[in-house]
Amino acid sequence: METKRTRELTTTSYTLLAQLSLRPWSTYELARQRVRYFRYVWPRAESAIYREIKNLATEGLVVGERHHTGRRGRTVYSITDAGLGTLRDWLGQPVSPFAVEFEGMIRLFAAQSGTIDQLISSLEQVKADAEEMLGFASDVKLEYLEGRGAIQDQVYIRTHAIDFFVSLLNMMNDWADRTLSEVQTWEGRSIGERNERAMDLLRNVAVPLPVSRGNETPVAPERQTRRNRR
Amino acid sequence: METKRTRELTTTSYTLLAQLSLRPWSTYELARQRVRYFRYVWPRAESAIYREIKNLATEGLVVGERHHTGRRGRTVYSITDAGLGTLRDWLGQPVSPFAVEFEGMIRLFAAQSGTIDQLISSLEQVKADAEEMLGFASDVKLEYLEGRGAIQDQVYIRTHAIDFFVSLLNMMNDWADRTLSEVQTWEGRSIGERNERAMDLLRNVAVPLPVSRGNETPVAPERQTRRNRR
DNA sequence: GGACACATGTAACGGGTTACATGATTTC
DNA sequence: GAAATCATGTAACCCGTTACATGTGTCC
Repeated sequence: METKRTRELTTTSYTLLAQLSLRPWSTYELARQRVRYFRYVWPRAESAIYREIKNLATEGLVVGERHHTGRRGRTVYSITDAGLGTLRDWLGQPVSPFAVEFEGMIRLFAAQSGTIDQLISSLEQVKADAEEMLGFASDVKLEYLEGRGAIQDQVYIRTHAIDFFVSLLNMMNDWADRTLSEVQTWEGRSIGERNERAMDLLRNVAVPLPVSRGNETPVAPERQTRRNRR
Repeated sequence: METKRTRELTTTSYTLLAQLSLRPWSTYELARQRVRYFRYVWPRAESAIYREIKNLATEGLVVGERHHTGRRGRTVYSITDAGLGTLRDWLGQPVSPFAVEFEGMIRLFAAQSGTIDQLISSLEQVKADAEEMLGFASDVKLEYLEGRGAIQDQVYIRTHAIDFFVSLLNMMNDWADRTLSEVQTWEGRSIGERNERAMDLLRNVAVPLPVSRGNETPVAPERQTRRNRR
């Protein structure tokens, strides 16, 4: 079967193949449920999904079955054998490193150009965001605990996703708390005083196993980093 | 002073203004040092920096002074008053929520289509990435502890950046360890057995203060989410 | 029977990416 | 004095974005 692959698939493509590997979905479901599964590990706009699924169909990795409700169309997609094969191949290839986009940290970096209150407010927003997301995580957790998860037979996998997510949010929250309580001492202290105190804090930042200091330690194994991040 | 602002600035623009608010840099330095400051909280390709700084110059937010070394040009940029004002304004505006891109999690999601060994390998790569980045964090930490940080007078700010970064990496590492040790028990267990065990684990995932369950709790304050994530 | 949310997309712009190119400086 | 590395960019494609458009149930 000559799959005339021309373009490289993106990670976004694979999220779709991954979803379709579980069962067929309509485009709308795909976009909706995507939020639950990937919003926080691979966030993308809905319209990107609508476009990408069409590309996958053109390439024969998925097939769409057309239905109608009155005059409005509706396509239900399933993964093909070729699609499943492509997905399997991908699972054996190098993983691109995780990445974070954290605007709050840029506010902190530029804090000297603004006021302390502005920084405090920024950090409080970070906390608020984390708490909101924790609410979502909590919903998903309950959903599965009560046996009404959208893919309940995958609890053994989803559990680790929820674990990750909750750990991330707790970490964020704790960091923001620590930082906030420091920032609140800034008022009335000179930069010099702040710096002196910071050196103490910095010494206590726990970096485990100083792997890279021994400098005859082997270099990290060479592998493709980051294939495509857009 | 009529700043004829036409386009909206992106967060990437503000990272440049933030850097330039500390002191003038040549384009190359800007791109190089950027790696140290923003690589892990706002990762962008170098060429984006080269282009963006020109845009900022056109808009009068920065000024470039042209130098020469032989026949090769070299531009040193400084922030203007207008630029500083723009940066200040931004510091008072809503922060866009943090976001994560974590391909490893997608491998996990699709694990059923692959082999257990593939999944284990993916998780080990996640750990390797985290450890490599920890090495970097450790370098930066030492740099500041020894007083040779590139912006040593900012320790009181950078300390919290390093704290964040190390916390993130430790969290990643711990999660990958927990998950790995579970995945290693999968072999020889049925999906049903895995699911049963997972329900126990899931129950133990610690979601603090169930804020969103009481459902008469106030809705999170309305504010612009995510202005621009590209 | 009008409003509103749900369902299903398309259009167009631009930021982000990879790939390439060329001049200086250091290394051996 | 050739090779590698540092320094300084440009070109072009394309993914991801925001904005818009239209059909369809359902609430009151």
